[in-house]
Amino acid sequence: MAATIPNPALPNATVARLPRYLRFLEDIRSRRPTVSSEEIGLGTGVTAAQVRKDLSHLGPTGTRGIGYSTGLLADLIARSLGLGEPIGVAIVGAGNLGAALGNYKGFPDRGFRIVAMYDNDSRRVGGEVSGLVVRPFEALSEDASRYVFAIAIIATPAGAAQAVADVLVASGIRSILNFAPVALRTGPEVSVRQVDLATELQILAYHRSRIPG
Amino acid sequence: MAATIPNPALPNATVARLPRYLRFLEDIRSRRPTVSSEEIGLGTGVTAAQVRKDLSHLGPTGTRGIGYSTGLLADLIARSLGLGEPIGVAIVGAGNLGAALGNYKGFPDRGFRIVAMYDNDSRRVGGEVSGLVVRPFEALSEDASRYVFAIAIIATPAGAAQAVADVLVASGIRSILNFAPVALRTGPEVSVRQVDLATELQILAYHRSRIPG
DNA sequence: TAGATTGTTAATCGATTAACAATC
DNA sequence: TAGATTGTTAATCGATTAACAATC
Repeated sequence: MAATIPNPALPNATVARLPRYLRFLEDIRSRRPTVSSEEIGLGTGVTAAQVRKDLSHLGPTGTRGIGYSTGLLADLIARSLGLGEPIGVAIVGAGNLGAALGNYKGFPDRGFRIVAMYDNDSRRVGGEVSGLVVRPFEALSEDASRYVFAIAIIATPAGAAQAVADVLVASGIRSILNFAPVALRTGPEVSVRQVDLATELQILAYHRSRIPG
Repeated sequence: MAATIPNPALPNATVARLPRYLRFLEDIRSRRPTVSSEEIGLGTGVTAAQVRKDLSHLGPTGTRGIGYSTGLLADLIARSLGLGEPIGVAIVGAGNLGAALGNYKGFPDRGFRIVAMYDNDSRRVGGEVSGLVVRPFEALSEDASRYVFAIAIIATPAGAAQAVADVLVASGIRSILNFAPVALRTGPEVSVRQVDLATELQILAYHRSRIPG
């Protein structure tokens, strides 16, 4: 086998947009054999120039005068994002939000499979969410070898999130999606994405407050 | 009354961080009369220089040698974000995600009040979520004057989101938080924030795929 | 005064945009 | 060939960082 040249890192802003392109491409895949950067832009809310610039980081992907092969491009983006076999995900916190995420229809189609749910509240442990029995959080560390999950979602109250993150990292998890509104402290080897729902509304509130009238 | 000078627009990146600072400040407010940019940075995962730069856009807010008054700064940020009276929010889509958002404990504390929920599915209409009766989506336009909501959350399947957005905009809503994984097309007078849960996981997948070993 | 910490400046960095030569 | 559309370049823009004078 030939020596593989490691792909250069993609710009962060590009990485953040590739999933959107991918979703759009999968959506139109069966209807459209090729698609132009302008159409991708229209479908994803990005300028055509931006789309081409982003895709140029993946190598030559289109054909001048024609556009991009929808299927080939979708596959290339999926590969670039590290999506292949479904990736196992554990959810910590089986309250309203955790349960909603466990039932979320958008994950399976897009490369993820919820394989375990955890909670500390004895009223929730043993309950069922989307076909999974909620397990006690203490079991997570040991489970991490049996249930294979590479990503964990924290859907606990803010006060519990850091302790949960510490256990996750100690259990070998290197990717965390955090819904608790606190900054997690983790080492540089851990990727953390933060989604703060109230923050999103507050950003909207700011723009609203600046509208004249 | 003196003529008011309109505040200059804040940089987008600053606006996105102010809610985090605000949350942290409210958290420590009762314990700490003053706080330094370094402590704010530690508590929110931002560098101290970045914190100072962000706060400098709000005017002179601290005292050299001392730091910032926790309470005054929190109040100033809240005001800068346009948070005063609780802001009414309507949720469209009363499925798992919509219901979880309706029950989300993090909204009331941070300036928002869910005032109405809508769905198109007759099995959900009439049901109750967090003390609110789910109303038919057709009623929204007329409701918009009675129930006062300035922000709408779209928690419908992707296929319905654009039509929902169109009705919202026609009803006078200018701020939309969209959980459906599609780019909404709206005029420039409408602020849209997009939260795509599967996208977040895909970004984590990318970083994970680049870790050696 | 000495120590602490802000507010601001200048330098750097990364992202976006616009234009267009290359080429299907 | 003419028209379409990519891939790339250079210019611009906005955000971050580091350093430090101001000042409590």
